[in-house]
Amino acid sequence: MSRYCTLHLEGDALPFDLDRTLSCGQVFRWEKKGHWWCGVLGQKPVLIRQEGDLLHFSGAPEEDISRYFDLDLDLEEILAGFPDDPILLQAIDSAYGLRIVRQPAWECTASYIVATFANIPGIQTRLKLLCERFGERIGDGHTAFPSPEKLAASPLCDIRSCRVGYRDKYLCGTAAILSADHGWEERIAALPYRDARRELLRLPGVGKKVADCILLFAFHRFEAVPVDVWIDRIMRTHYLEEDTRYSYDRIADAARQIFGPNAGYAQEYLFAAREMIPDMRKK
DNA sequence: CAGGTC
DNA sequence: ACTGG
Repeated sequence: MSRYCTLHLEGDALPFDLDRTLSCGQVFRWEKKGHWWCGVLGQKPVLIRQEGDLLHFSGAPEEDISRYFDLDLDLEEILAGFPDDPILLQAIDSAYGLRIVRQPAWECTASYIVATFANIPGIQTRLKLLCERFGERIGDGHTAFPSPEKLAASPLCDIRSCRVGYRDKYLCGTAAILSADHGWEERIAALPYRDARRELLRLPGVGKKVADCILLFAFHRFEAVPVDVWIDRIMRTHYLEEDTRYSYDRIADAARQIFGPNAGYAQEYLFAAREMIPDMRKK
């Protein structure tokens, strides 16, 4: 491991909370060992820890760290731009400093395909198995995320052996399409939100929720609002009508209407605080 | 029962 | 439908 560097957090880089950012369930491959978070950035193992407004790290240049954690984003302004409602304010307070990281697009896509209808520990196990089975060794016992080419060329039974169940064919199918489609990231990035989502929806295993996760977490389209069971419940309980069923887009549109153009960020804070937000059953 | 999709 | 915390 290379030498350690320290980044002094100031200006737009504040607020920033590394623990909340890496443990909120947006990324699945970081592991905390003692004070240090261990993960992979690009193709390199990285160690990182926060001490107040100091960010200590090794294994990657400062520019990569700053870009990954989106430290040039004026998060304070985004949070200040949200409406003044008690539920969201409580969520912001409890997860203050959480930043949406810039996930590599393929890793994000593959992760959320295998994440459907599963819980977070299960997702972590699956991704670890996939990385060990198909990822390139990059030293220190770390592996890079498996390339789409590698997964596209692997038998379904090998993929399924990583406990992904029926999602094996989605993962393999999407890997095949994307590995043959050089430039897909640039194309998605250049499209307006609706068109970008329509494009992603053509991938097997990618529905509206997964597509919105990809757009929010990899492409930083903050108008993308992934609506999972938790967000559905929170929106119906506190912002819509509890006993009514709403379509996916109806809830996402309501979120954009209520929270504005950065509704995706509001979604992430509500998700992070999901356990603390009152459930309708408890009322 | 868990951050849905076909 | 898989799968396991």
